[in-house]
Amino acid sequence: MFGNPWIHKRMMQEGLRMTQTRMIILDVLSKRPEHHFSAEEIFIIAHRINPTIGFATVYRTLDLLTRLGVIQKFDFGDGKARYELMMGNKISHHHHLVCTGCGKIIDYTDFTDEEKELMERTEKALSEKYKFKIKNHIIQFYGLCNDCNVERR
Amino acid sequence: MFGNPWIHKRMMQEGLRMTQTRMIILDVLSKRPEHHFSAEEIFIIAHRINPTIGFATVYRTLDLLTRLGVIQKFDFGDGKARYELMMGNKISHHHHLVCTGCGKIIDYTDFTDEEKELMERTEKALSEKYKFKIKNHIIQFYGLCNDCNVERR
DNA sequence: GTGTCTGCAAAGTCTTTGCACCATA
DNA sequence: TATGGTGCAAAGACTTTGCAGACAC
Repeated sequence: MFGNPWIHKRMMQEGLRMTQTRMIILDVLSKRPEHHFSAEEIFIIAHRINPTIGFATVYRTLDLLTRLGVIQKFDFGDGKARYELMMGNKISHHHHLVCTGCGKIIDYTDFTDEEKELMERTEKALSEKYKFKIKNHIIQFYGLCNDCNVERR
Repeated sequence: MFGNPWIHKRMMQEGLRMTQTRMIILDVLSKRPEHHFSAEEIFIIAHRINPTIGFATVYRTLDLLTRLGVIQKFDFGDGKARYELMMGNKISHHHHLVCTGCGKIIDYTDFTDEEKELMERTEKALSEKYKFKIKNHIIQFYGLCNDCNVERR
């Protein structure tokens, strides 16, 4: 079971409670930190662990965890949101290649040093110029994977 | 009226037709190239120009133009898609600061030279490494704008 | 003239909300 | 035990689809 003390503490500070359901959902996410879970996938797995868990709670929990910065929400253009744990993840800072043909998503961590340096400078300057408190950023490349590029009509 | 010959030609090549409705929608988008139109906003304006235009056609047209690469579709996390013309736009290559408090979106074009250089190298290397044909990329920063940061509860 | 496009309405998909009951701190 | 959390079902928001008639090439 997922028992990260940092998250628990974080919730207490906010007057929130660490419930069974929330632990199960965190557990599901932490078992495959590299996966891009849809709400439905999380629901299915969590529901297998505890069949009383409902869809609404999954959405409410994902929303809460996103607000707390524990997970990050993504949109890859297929109409449903995706979620990834932000910690306990070996490839924590990474970005995505999204195939617009089949929806395949590839994580990449290449060039993160240069990117990190550029992004830090950019964040700092944008924060000052636009009086904006930046929390995080996403970079996504869209295109066609090898399979879809070959069988292109 | 929007009469870009490049787009017209592009459609002909694909066996598509440049209809009144499509021209009106392109016209709406080209009048405010810096705006992040929702489908509803486009529908309302287009409908004012020609009240026979329906919502379904707006969605179908936006989908078509996105596939052709004439417009780009964005998701800023508020549950509805946004669209921007990719050409005839003075600030064509730009990225977004998204306020997670109020949904405000700021375009920025700063650091595009360094970013462009890094992105080009990254695209090239990723294409080779992952056998991926990259079409475009997005960078989005999420955070709080000045107003939302001040009145933070 | 023929194959594409359109409007309308209906259906589909993902997500949120209301409310009574339950459980954590 | 006081507040926050949960499950269920229903509603809500955005987007897609089927079909008959209309239109561009």
